[in-house]
Amino acid sequence: MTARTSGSAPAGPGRRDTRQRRLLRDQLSRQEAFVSAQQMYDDLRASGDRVGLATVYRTLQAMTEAGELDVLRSDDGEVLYRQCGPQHHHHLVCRACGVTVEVDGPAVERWATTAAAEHGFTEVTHVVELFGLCATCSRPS
Amino acid sequence: MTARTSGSAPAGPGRRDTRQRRLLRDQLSRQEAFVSAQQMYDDLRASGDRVGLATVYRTLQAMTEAGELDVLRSDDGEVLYRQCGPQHHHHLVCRACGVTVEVDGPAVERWATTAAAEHGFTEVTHVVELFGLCATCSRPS
DNA sequence: CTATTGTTGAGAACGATTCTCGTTACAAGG
DNA sequence: CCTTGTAACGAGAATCGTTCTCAACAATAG
Repeated sequence: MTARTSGSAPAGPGRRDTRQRRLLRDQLSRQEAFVSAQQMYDDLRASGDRVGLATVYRTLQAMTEAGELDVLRSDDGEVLYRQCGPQHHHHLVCRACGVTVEVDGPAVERWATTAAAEHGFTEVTHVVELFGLCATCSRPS
Repeated sequence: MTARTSGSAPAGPGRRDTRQRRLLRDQLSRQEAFVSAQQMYDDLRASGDRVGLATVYRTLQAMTEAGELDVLRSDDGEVLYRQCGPQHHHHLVCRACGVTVEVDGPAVERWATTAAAEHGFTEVTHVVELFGLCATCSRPS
């Protein structure tokens, strides 16, 4: 018998510091917009870094479960990820370039709770996202 | 040459009254909850009605474009449809049984418009959905 | 250094949705 | 009614994003 016997460090899954995870974390912290797993994969390959597609999916998923990323689903079904602040907030996303602004809306939170209660619903969560054209993309030519 | 010559009835695509379309329309009008194309397909087969899967997808899509259905995407990526009122509104959906209540929220609309404007965004649309447990599903045993 | 065990990655498997294309059947005209 | 043009169907193939499998690998404790 070795390790695992002396009950000191939990040492469970998801805590090893690997090259792949570093690459993904770095790239995410440089991103302004929401990006898909496929995009991250392509971008990494483009910059010469070799990471398996499965690893990209796995890592992104793990980070999401760990609360490090926010998730969004694009109209065509792709799952998009983005590194966000820890407090509860919503997103204002540019349809054209993807740039995202975090916005909060106390009014919305209150409305959601009230509306749900009025109909006898409990354990309510809400999805609120805004889409539009950012200042830059709004400008004509 | 026949038809199409005397410019009277537009008679374009999407207006033929077929058995399949009637079946789908009927089933949707009986539904309280959001349902997926696959579910509709299974339910139809279960009741002995034979309709192709592709037709279910096509019809549901067409009805959505015609503004007859509201669309929602489940957590696991399936697209869900539901016959809804024509005015703008949001949904309060039961996570357990799927029952849905239409709710409106003037406060939310205002907030969305304001928040977007503050950041210079234009042509803004929003997605606002509430999920929870309906009164029935909330009850213990 | 060595053993342990979380990680990785290539490719297969999946599941929802879309496409292809020969067949079917509305519905307007004769 | 019957003929026709063509919209609509439907079975199966093709896409596409995502997940699974499993043998090879590598971070890390002792």
